[in-house]
Amino acid sequence: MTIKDIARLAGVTHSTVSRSLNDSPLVATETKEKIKKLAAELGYAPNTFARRLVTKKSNTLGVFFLSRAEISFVENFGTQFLDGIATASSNNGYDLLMFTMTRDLSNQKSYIRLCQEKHVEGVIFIGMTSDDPHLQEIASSQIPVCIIDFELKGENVGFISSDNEQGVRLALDHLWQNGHRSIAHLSGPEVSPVAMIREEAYRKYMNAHGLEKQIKILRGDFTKDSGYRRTQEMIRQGNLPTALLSANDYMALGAVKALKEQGFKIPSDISIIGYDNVLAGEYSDPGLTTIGQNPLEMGASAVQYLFAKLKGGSPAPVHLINPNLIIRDSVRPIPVR
Amino acid sequence: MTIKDIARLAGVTHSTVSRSLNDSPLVATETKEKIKKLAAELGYAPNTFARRLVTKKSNTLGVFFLSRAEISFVENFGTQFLDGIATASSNNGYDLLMFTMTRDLSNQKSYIRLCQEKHVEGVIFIGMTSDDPHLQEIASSQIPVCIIDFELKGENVGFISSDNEQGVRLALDHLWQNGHRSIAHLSGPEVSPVAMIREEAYRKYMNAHGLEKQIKILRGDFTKDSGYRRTQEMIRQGNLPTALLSANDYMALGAVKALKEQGFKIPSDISIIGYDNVLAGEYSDPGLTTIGQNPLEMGASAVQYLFAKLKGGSPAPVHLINPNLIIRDSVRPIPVR
DNA sequence: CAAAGGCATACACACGTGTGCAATTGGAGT
DNA sequence: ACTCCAATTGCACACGTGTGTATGCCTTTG
Repeated sequence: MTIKDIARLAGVTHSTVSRSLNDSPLVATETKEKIKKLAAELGYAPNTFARRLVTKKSNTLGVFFLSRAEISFVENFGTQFLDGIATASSNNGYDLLMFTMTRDLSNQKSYIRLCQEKHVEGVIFIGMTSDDPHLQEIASSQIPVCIIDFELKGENVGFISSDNEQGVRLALDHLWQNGHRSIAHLSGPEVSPVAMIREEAYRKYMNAHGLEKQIKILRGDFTKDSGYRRTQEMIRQGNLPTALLSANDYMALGAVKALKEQGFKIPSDISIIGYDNVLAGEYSDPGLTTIGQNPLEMGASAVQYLFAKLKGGSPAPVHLINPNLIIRDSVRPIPVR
Repeated sequence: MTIKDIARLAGVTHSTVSRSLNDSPLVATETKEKIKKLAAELGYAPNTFARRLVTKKSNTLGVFFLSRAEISFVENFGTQFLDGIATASSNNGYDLLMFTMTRDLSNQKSYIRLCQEKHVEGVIFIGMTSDDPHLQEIASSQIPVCIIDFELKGENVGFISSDNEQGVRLALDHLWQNGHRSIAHLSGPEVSPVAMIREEAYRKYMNAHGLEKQIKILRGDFTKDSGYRRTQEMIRQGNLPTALLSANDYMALGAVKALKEQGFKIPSDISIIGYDNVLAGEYSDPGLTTIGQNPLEMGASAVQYLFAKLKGGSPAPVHLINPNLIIRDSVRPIPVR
């Protein structure tokens, strides 16, 4: 079923059919209607390959993603993020091509090359690591790129992230409103940009609320085990805070374990807030109050950025998505002195 | 950069170039070599659209997946599964097109229609629900289909699943070898095929080992809460088993909670094994011993099935993937009486 | 030495769609 | 009635690749 078949049945040439289906003003309204109706009846669908060959437009986006990374974002929200991307692009009539990256990055094909071969108009990266040799190359190319939670410079690259400063503010507001004034922060490693942003936001908030002297940083590395140990050390030193804000959920779960082992009850003895809204926090005991990122929305935003670029616009190079507070059972109100 | 450009530079026609690059025996070995070398130097890559237009072969697979389903498989292993699919298809030179399904299934486009329009040669479904009106239609079509963890009949449909019977056997062997004889089973809802397979495997194993009288089924519904309640009831009734095999990790975590609340220690008082190897089990306390499915391998198998079909073969319609036992800290050896 | 046969390459068309330009038609204006 | 213009449709070519068939050349053989 091609436009030529339709042309024959309608008694016109294929050019007229082509123009009709593309709503060209060059064809009479009545014949246009007739042909459209006929095409619909016949269940005609254009051959995308032929069309793309001549128009030189692929209407396709690409996603590179590395699932085997030890990156909590991909591990936990990968599917939701992909869902956000896929629905957004399909809503705009774009196809979505999926690529995976091999763990050993050196001998893999250049991204640019792959994009050119597959005729991808724009591309999204999830789960990138900084040791990737091909990343900078595509970042400085003409191809619009959107990257998630990973800083990358370039004329045509967009950066999507959760608004970490706001997330920390949400968490601390929640603690503040529940009467907490003595709040420690279980932070991530200094090499992690995300950890530093969250830590800085914590400092800022504490200063702004006259709690400079309460500032206390425990330096973890995002693993459950590091949360466990830093908390043990804090307990040993005595003078516990009334609340603990962790830079991610896994460290928070480690802290919970350490505290429970020493006979502390949560949240009656100490309140805890995590970050990320990982599934493990939902199923832990007590249910972990936490900050949720919105992976679906992040995915959709990434696609929006690319479309804006493709249309020749100049979208903001960084786009922060609002996180939200998820209240479970690990925070309890205390009377303000 | 097209074959015509290469042809001009090599002083031949584009036909010769085309045949050379496709290793046709019709062209002399030396000119073939010359042209291949030239193409490599120029960084030539064929235009896939032109090629597909004429060959009528798309070299593309499709994945439909529903991430917003309350299906633990997708939620937990979606990215790994997709990774398995994507790498397997890219290794075979196939592109992978991703589609998402909307939550409201009625007014969405028919799958067949979509496959035809996008020229997909074969398609994989993840996270299907039985109320999907378009599913049976594509199952009885000519398009090769592979579906995961969801029974579907059809001439051209393959079914990939973890080998649940073997998984249960692995778990029970582990308990048996650790001296456990009194083992209860926290099962899933009767409407779930997977739950019934696991329950049947449990019964079979117990009978085979002369433990008919120890058989005890707690009927849950795969939620943490149901595991919690059934376990509470069991505790109230007295005579606890020495071990509990849960049909999934979430119910196991519920059981852990109920037992801890009543002062039981795990694993010293009672051993617990979960199923699925969900992240929450890794981060729970104690770490949950469980049965892991192998999503990467499952994804690869799905692709293998489709390729076999596309080559005209008759691959087995059901393919069971070996699970594996993941030992953590929720099982403890007891002396055999 | 000439004819036959095989091998290597060129020629030409096809795939389905889009589009610039020519051709045709009809109507309006003088 | 003739001209001119606008509206509509047809013609022809292009996109890049693959392939059946014709052509030309060289080798072999009687």
